[in-house]
Amino acid sequence: MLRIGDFARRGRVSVKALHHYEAMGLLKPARVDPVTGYRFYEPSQLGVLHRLMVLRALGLPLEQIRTFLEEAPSPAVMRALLDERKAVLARRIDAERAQLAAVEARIRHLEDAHGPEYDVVVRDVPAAIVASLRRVVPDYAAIDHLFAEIAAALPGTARIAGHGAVWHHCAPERREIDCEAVVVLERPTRAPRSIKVYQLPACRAACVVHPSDEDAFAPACNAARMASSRQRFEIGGPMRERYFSSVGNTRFDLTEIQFPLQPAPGGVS
Amino acid sequence: MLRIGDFARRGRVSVKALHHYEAMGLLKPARVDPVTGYRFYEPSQLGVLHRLMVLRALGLPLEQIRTFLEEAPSPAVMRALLDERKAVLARRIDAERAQLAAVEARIRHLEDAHGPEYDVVVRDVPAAIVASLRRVVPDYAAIDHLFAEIAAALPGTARIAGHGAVWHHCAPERREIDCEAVVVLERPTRAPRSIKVYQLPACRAACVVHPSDEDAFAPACNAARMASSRQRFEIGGPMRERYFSSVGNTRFDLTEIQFPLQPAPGGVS
DNA sequence: CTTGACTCTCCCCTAAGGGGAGACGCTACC
DNA sequence: GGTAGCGTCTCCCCTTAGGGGAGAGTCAAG
Repeated sequence: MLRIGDFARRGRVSVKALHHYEAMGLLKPARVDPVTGYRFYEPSQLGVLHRLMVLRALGLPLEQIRTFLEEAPSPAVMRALLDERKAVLARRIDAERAQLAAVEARIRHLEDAHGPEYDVVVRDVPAAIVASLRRVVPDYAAIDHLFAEIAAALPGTARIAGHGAVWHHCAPERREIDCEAVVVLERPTRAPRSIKVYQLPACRAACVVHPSDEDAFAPACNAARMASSRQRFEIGGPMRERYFSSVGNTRFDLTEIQFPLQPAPGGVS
Repeated sequence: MLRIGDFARRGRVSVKALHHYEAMGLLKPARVDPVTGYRFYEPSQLGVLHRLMVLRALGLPLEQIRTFLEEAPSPAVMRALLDERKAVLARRIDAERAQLAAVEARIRHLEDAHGPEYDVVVRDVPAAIVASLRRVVPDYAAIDHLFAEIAAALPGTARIAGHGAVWHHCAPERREIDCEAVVVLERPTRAPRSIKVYQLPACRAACVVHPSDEDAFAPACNAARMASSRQRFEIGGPMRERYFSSVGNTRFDLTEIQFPLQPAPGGVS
């Protein structure tokens, strides 16, 4: 029989956390003194705490962990939960990596009087649920109308995680730009027929972030192309963009360009 | 003069968010009708909203963004804030990547009746503030006492972000294991002389996660060594471990092994 | 005048606990 | 027996960036 402080020290966890786990029904003390309210734990309960900590270290929410602890779920259920957790983590890492690239681009932008360099990074862009609208428009500024249309069509309950675009075919001189505005959603949502909600597939891509002015676009593009050919990749799909911030006309302040890649035979794993 | 809904649509932001920004003093409406309380915005305020969204897209907290908006900070201050943000992001990405590896290891563990494979991934492990205790101990189980000593010595205000170890020299047959137990801290803290608080340097490392039983350790180690030599890296420092969950004796359930690397001349960037 | 869309303020909610206040319990020491 | 110093109890508020909703008032069109 251990008092809560000793139990917490042995389990390398805080007393507050134990209180919290009890309140959530995850780990009840073996005995509670009815007079003083003191909690007492059996050393054997360290095992339960152990499993709890393992699952928490995977980032699972406590609500789910409770189902793991009270009734051992079937491997299939467990597998499903872990797969979902994996997908969430992959998306979050991708978003944070892009954000990191944006911060770095900002830092370079801050101290470059002498012309920017672009950091091209090859990474796996995970799949994403998007609401999209594809159309052939006469000029680049027109993509803003597509965003406006999507925004007007989405229900108020839609959770928007970001904005981007897929450039299918660009012939600005002929005023034919086949582009697709995509609004990244946190989860699927209903939308009118005009808006296509689907899963934009994952891909490996050469990514580079640049400040969104016209002068920066071309060199950033070239940098990405050169870097991917240097690493013996081949471009395997239409260019995508991801916009950081999304207000004003088309004046997004930071843009990430993504060139989907097909690994060449000699590619590095 | 736009009503809040129109302003929100143009800025691709929710009405609730605009309310929130006003409450935090970030973006006040140009005029508020004293009778009805209706907010009215000038189209020119889209520029301010724009800057706000850009900074928010970098993940900066709104409190900091306020200082950016009301008095344009010196480039040095801005640089410092961005550098800090970059460091935080790098640490978080690293932690989540390790967590992802742990989830994947779990999934493999779940469905492998036929012997595990190990995914070795080379990545940059960022620097971390740690409280450490290094000692030559006679057996592996003794590292647990080191953790207990650190836990007893740290003040209650210390924020613990994880547990790990650095294995400086292992000669178990001579009962001489030179190991260092490290408790990763979210921020520096005071500690008695016996505990060393310092910054464990960043490194590029070959990382692999395995279920923490004795059988899994050796093959995981070998997989990491082989993968790093295959990619023409050389091991450049003592092996580190990171423990997921940390209760019980030395029975941690998932462990990540990290071999610090020195890039060989032919290494891939 | 009515209807529907818009807007207001106010309140509660998020995940996993941290921090603290005020009161009480336990043990050691004088 | 008294008391000093911890340890523990419950209760309440706090963290991010807003989301959801209730109930009431406002605006423009038919």
